[in-house]
Amino acid sequence: MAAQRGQRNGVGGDTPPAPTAAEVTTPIPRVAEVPAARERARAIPEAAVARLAVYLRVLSAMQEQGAGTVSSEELATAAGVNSAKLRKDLSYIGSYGTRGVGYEVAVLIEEIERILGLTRKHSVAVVGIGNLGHALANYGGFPGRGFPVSALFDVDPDLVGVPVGGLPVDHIDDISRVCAEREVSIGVIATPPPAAQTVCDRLVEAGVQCILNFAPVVLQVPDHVEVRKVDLAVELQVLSFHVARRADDAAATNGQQVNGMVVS
Amino acid sequence: MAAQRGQRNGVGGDTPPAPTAAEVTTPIPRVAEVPAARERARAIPEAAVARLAVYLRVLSAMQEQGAGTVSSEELATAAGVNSAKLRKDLSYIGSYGTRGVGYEVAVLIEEIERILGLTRKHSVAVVGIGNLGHALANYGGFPGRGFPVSALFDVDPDLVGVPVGGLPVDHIDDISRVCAEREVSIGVIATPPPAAQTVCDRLVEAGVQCILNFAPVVLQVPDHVEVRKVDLAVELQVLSFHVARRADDAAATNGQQVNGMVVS
DNA sequence: CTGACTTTGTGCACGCGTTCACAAGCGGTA
DNA sequence: TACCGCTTGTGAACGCGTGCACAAAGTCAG
Ligand SMILES: NC(=O)c1ccc[n+]([C@@H]2O[C@H](COP(=O)([O-])OP(=O)(O)OC[C@H]3O[C@@H](n4cnc5c(N)ncnc54)[C@H](O)[C@@H]3O)[C@@H](O)[C@H]2O)c1
Ligand SMILES: NC(=O)c1ccc[n+]([C@@H]2O[C@H](COP(=O)([O-])OP(=O)(O)OC[C@H]3O[C@@H](n4cnc5c(N)ncnc54)[C@H](O)[C@@H]3O)[C@@H](O)[C@H]2O)c1
Repeated sequence: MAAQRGQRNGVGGDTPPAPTAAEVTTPIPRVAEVPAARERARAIPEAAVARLAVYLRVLSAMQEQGAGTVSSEELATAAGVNSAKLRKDLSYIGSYGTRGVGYEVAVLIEEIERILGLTRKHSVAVVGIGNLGHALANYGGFPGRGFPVSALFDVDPDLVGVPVGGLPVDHIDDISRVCAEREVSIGVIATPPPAAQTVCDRLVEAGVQCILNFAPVVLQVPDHVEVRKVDLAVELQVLSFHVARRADDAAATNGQQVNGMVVS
Repeated sequence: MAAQRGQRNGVGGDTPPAPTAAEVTTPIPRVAEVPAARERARAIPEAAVARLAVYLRVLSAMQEQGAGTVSSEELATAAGVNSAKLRKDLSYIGSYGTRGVGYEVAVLIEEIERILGLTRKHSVAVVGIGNLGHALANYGGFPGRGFPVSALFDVDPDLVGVPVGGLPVDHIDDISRVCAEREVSIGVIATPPPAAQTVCDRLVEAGVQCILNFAPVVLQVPDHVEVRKVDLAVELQVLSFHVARRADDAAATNGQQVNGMVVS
């Protein structure tokens, strides 16, 4: 169990569980370890980064509608957050607003794109061209946003060579070569759960440092690889929890319950 | 703009931004408003709920492999969290472990399922049977986990009546009737962005109280409706941010940078 | 029955993220 | 130029979630 770590995704923060190896160097309470250099704007909370992406989308929509400036209040409402949080989020990337006026839409778009690293294109590889893989490959929303899908992989010989969304499927065994050739920086795993870890290892071996995982599996990756997961079953179960909570609440306020079980 | 609220999803907590109407009742600092009754086990953090769903999946896998008991350490490792967090999470739902031994897998599964409301089936309706809708409808993982997909809707007349994943597509105009008949409790939105809000409103009108949204749009819903969103573009952009951060770090430690721009 | 060992459950402290509240700053107006 | 109103940017407080560390509680060997 050399390098194992929880995925960064989902709700709530996920601070590094502990030093991966060399448990405790000295029993001194950890002070500021970073040498204060290279400490730039690195302190953006992950939650804020995710919201910046949302702001960016809203701003793009506003720009298409011809808006020149926005106030934090407007933008916040459109993005579904309160204005204080929005301003704090924007303050992480700098001061690009004009007091008494608001923000220039174009400027804000540019700065957020810069922070998110969207000035560079990020080639995406999809592994596992089944139900979900097909949907992803056919989806037009990624290339348009700077994430061209430039490689597809599957193990099924019937699929290899077949074009999906205009791009022919490569065999999984060629993953290293193809990823290198096409400078893939993000790998998307859409294989069945049992294959996910193997595919992940291959992606890492191929030099891919960012992975988006759709398989309901906890992936083990080295520290330098970033994993985010999308787990639809978890999403549904969280919703289910809220249904149950609601039902309980209703029962409790009506006094209609026996030993914790709702009586209909 | 009567009832508008941010989506509950993604990273970080999202406490109710403010009383929806009737801004301040009294200028007294809010004390414990809940009458202390119906205060049961309601205090489970959303982040913990999401993790419970993960534990449940891991436990199911363990049970299939014939495991009878697990320690918090084992389960935590398998789920990608540290054991303290896991025990804390489990403590929210009660004390079902045996000190010195661990947890009975079967008991834990049962209790988590009870808390998540999985003892009841939750019928799911998918709206928008395009690329993504097809994948969702064909996916076998939901029915097996207590989430039968029991209704499909689209506006395209060519699709209506066509069976997808063994279930014929209904017209969106029949949504209220069909949802009522089949007791749909969760709606999944997989339409193009412009249609999402309308579809959402129709789902709410049809009595659906939980919505999973794939369209990159901030939905406006009444307070009693729970929305979670899955935004793949945001996921990719967060990954992109980490790529950029990494590149910056590398450049900074090498001293290879000019005015904030990396020189290759 | 006793004692040693194992693992749970949790009180507490810390840190991060959210929210509040207001000074600072800018444009418009007289 | 001086004033006024509006909006940004942020210091500080608050609250929540995480992680630590240990007492409580159980098992098992002898
Ligand atoms: N389809 C959905 O809507 C949906 C929803 C939630 C989660 N998921 C998850 O997404 C993943 C994919 O789902 P799906 O419905 O597309 O499954 P699928 O069975 O339709 O497709 C899986 C594809 O992966 C390929 N594959 C298998 N092993 C491989 C390997 N080692 N290397 C490369 N390719 C390999 C298969 O040939 C197949 O084409 C699963 O883990 C599933 O649990 C899917
Ligand atoms: N396909 C993907 O991989 C992917 C990835 C990320 C996000 N998304 C998002 O998911 C959504 C669906 O994507 P897609 O690729 O499946 O799109 P799609 O165009 O393939 O399918 C959309 C479907 O919705 C139907 N529709 C349109 N208006 C409707 C209405 N008012 N009521 C009911 N149905 C209606 C259309 O007839 C079509 O069948 C989009 O919002 C997209 O941004 C998709």
